[in-house]
Amino acid sequence: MQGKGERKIVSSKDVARLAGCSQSTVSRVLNRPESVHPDKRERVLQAIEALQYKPNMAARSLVAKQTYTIALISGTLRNDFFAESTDRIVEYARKQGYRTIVYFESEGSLGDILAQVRSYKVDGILISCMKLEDPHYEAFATCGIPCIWFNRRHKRGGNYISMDNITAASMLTRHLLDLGHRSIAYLSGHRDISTLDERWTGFEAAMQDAGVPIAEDQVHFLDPEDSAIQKLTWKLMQRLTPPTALVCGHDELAIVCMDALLSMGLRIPEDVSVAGFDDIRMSGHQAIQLTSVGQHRFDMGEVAAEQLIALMHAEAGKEQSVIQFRCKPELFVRKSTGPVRTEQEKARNGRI
Amino acid sequence: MQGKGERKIVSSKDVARLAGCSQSTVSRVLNRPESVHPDKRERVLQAIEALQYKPNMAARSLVAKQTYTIALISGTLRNDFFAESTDRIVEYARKQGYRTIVYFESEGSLGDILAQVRSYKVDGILISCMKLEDPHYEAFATCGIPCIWFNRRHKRGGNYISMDNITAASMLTRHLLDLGHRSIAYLSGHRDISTLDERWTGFEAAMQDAGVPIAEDQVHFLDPEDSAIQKLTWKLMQRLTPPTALVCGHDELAIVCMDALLSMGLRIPEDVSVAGFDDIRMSGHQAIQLTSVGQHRFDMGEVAAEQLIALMHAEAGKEQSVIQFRCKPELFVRKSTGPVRTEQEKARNGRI
DNA sequence: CTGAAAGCGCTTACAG
DNA sequence: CTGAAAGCGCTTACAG
Repeated sequence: MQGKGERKIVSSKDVARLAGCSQSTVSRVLNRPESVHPDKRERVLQAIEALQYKPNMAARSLVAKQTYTIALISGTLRNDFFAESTDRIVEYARKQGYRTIVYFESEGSLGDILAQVRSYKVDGILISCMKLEDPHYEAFATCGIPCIWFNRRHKRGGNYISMDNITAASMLTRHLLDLGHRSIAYLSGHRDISTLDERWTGFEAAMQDAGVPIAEDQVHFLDPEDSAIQKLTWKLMQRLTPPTALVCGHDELAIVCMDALLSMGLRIPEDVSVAGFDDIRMSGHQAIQLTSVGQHRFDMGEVAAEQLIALMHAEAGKEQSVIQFRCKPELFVRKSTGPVRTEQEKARNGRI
Repeated sequence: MQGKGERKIVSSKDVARLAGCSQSTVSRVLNRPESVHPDKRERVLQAIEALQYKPNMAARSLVAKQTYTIALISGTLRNDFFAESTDRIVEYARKQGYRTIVYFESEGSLGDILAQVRSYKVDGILISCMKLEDPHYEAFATCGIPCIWFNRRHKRGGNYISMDNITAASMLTRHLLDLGHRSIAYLSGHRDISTLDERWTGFEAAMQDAGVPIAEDQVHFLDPEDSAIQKLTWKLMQRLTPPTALVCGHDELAIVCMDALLSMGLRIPEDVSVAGFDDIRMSGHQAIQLTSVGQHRFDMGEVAAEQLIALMHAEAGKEQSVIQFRCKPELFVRKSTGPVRTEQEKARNGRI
């Protein structure tokens, strides 16, 4: 009753029969065509075409060295940074003849993901979402599959590509200090992630360099959920002496924060300046105009994919060199940051 | 020199040896535990734990009926609608014990994707990006794997879940007409996609009902690329009699459009109203406030995943019933749309 | 309830 | 350059 649905899958045996050769030869035509006599090769190719034969990847992975598949383990798509990098990586890999299996960190522990990845025998792994001290680092590093960490580093190092987040944070903080801000609040996800840890470090250093004290109640590391961010923003801005600028650990968070500020009737940057990290696409939108520091025209994801593929090919040959890239950050000054206004200053001074 | 990297993968044979039973029994413990004697089952489970055994999925798919894997073939993540639905689907499927392999339409023709999906033997397929007349429809419909189309339909029907886009477009158009707009431009991606085709149909019908003519030069179906959208927006708004409102085929496009309008120095909605479809997350942002029609609190992707899993289970049993859902659209009126202003009206009337 | 055997579709030494 | 054979790790009738 199922009709065509029941049709048998064409196997390399069928191709061999039609081409009048052995299954081994069909396999060779697919994997090392130059090792097969041209005439025979041609006949096999014709049989493949005639039968619309597609090799069964599951069977192939069971036995082969190469799968032409890379695994991408990505942070949540709710952060546009990951949506953008996933998009770029999949596209880049495809052009190089690789397919990408995307896993999301929400899909379970990295341990489970590694188990899956191993059983499917991918050729390489790209990880954008490992925590600074994740215990699974070792398992990945020694699993025998080339791995590259990008965006977030692990404390053990390994092959990674990330932005120089310390410098990035210093640049951003410097920018706010130059605009006259002295009361700067800091909102971020937790520091168990290298990017956020480094950004905080850079912020702290820049403030210290400038001799500007950081009030403890201006600094918040929180679960990056919309409602928590909004509540915190309200709380901060309703103080008697609200901060004149907000540094957010990443743009996605900054944009939620802006939403909260606008809903309070505050103007950006007249009442408060806002700045973030990553320079996601939306930050450049005319209605958002978020000042941000990121690595423009140097997509980390794509670079990571490029390096991974190089590593996969090198693997065959000589010894490995460790790949460690630090992308230089670039500051994009937009309208969300502006000079401290006289009223703000006056209000503050009046109270001090 | 590779150390642990070279360690042999633990197989079910190893587990069997340790537990003192056959490989078949190990397999049964994994697949139909109730068919194994409790004592023996316990010993196998312990061996699995001790060896940290993880079944090899590639081998399993080669032979098994079930893979606990579903394939999602999604539109580009550059459209936030797809990022949101992918996120939800992966999460929902995971909770139901299924993993999701995500393919993006950019990864090649749907034919190639189907070949891959078939060779990995997924249990079900979710497709959000098929064109109205895509020739691969048949291949999917008859491949023997349960499929559900969501968001976009194929003209042949099949199992689908989509918004009632005709009604959605009528509601949106009605809203603009009620605000007094008579010169409404329509910007959309090409109509080879059911959602866009239906939205246009609904718009046309609502305009006709209201007796408002649609000027041909106000209607544009274009490649939804940022630069093309911007150029078109500029062209439209620089006319002697620019439209007073813009209907965009989807929110992502509308947001790019707003970017262009703002960069021209136009105010929304004072100078021009903008409206879209999908109600993506950003549309609700205070800085965007895009009036949109979508299916709130009724995530299509999640419903599709739910229906697919039900279908996969039903498959085993009796005959199939076709699944066809039309989600009711909801109109979210926000600040991007407002009444035609007197100056606009006057300007237009003066010229007529 | 359990095991031995066959087989899923492929690739890779091993002989020729 | 080519084929027969073994095997990747699993599951599923088939006997017991």
